[in-house]
Amino acid sequence: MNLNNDQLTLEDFKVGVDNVIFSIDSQKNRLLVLLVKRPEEPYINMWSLPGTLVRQGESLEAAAYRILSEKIEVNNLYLEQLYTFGGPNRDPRESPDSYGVRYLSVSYFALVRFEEAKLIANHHKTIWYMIEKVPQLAFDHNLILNYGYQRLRSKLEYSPVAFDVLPQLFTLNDLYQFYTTVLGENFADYSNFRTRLLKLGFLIDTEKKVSRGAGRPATLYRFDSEAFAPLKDKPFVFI
Amino acid sequence: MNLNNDQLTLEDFKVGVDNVIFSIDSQKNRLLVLLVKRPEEPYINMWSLPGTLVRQGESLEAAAYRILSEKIEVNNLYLEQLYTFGGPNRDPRESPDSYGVRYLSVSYFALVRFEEAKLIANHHKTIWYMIEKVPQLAFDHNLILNYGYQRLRSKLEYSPVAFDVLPQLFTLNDLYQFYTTVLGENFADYSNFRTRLLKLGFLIDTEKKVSRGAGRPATLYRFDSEAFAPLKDKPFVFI
DNA sequence: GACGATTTTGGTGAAAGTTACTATAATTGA
DNA sequence: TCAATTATAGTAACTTTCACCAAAATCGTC
Repeated sequence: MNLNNDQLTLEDFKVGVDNVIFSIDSQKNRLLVLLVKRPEEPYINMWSLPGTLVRQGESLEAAAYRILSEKIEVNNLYLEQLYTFGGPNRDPRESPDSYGVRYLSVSYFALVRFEEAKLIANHHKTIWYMIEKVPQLAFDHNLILNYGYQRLRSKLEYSPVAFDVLPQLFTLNDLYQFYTTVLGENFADYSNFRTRLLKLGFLIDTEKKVSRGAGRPATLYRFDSEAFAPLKDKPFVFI
Repeated sequence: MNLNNDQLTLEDFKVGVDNVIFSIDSQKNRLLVLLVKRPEEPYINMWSLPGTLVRQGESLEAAAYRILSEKIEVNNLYLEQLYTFGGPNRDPRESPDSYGVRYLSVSYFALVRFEEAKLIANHHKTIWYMIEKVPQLAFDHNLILNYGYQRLRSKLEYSPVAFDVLPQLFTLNDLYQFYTTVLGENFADYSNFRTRLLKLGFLIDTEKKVSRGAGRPATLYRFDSEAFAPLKDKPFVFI
């Protein structure tokens, strides 16, 4: 067979999708990431990001949704593409000296509502990990996770992703706690955070009150996406 | 041969890299994008983004640099990954009903210094197109270009990419023109733009003056990346 | 060489926004 | 009923933004 130069040096790829799935446990004020234990070689029994190879006729995003729904049941979530990692030798299944297949990972970033997310039972092979306690992961997944963590923080600062995973009705303190568990304690004064958010005008006072333990009852707000629309794409930050 | 379910439904990919390469002609105040005329089917003779298939052992970024250096000679540039487009049926070379190969495009965004960028001669098959006059492109390249255009504008707002492609020494008016050709005329008052930029502290007065036609001579500034460093990652905008 | 046109540069002040802080309101638990 | 607690409202000093103006330094022309 006579191969031309291109055919000789080209390579075939297997394309995988790996998800960085975050959730905020507002009871314990913890930022969590979903990890799965690898059931097979390579890196058998190591923790990794949930991933899958893309199937015949399947879009990348569809693959991302598929792997997500195989691990957890959830209705309210936000999902977007993160980054594509495609250097050679990032997967040991690539044979070092052949024209063999190469593994490329398109990563997706997701944020899901913790309270309604149900892990699909599989003998503790899928768990929520506290972000500070994530161990060494398979492949280059620590790198991907780190990239996703940065994306999460910047997303929070200039886009209203929080409202995709907060309950329909929430107090201003709920919102504040949400932000502090991701961005750290001292990102803003609570009182000033309140006034800024209310001034932006997309938080609707529902007149309902809720009392949680001691203290004056808090009013419940809801996010008004129409009121937010004019702010879309404008460079504005919450903090 | 006995294929298991995974092998049956998996797919092999060819991975291409497509570049959205921008440049600003500061003489004519024009935002330009580099297009190439396709030499072969599919879409023969249509304009397209410069792209290439990834080679054996080549990283994605290396492929992006390779295609760029095949089209233009340039030293000062900024390059980053843009987005990965991987839906099925985005490339007519995918046979519709086979388990055949699928084409995935990892796109890269680049900004190059116009004054020193030399097109590598190839009978007018590579040209700078004004952004407003881009015709219909091959594949889904109009979509990719649009995505790159948005990235360019947001990059300009919160990161110092401009200084990667401006000359070493530049006047504040050079900088202002650069911004206006990308973001439009009325994004900020010139006088206020000046004071804001100077206050940020990373523009160094070189004491040199330059006179261009009538008017008081302008002082030449240079970008001090060390002085910028503390601002990195902080959410700040120029406009 | 004077003068108007032109461009750079350095302001100004009113309005708006930020920030640290204080006071008041409405609840729970003892 | 009272202390503790949390939510909410407000205040005053300070900074930033924004539209606008005036002086400085050049060019071209008469």
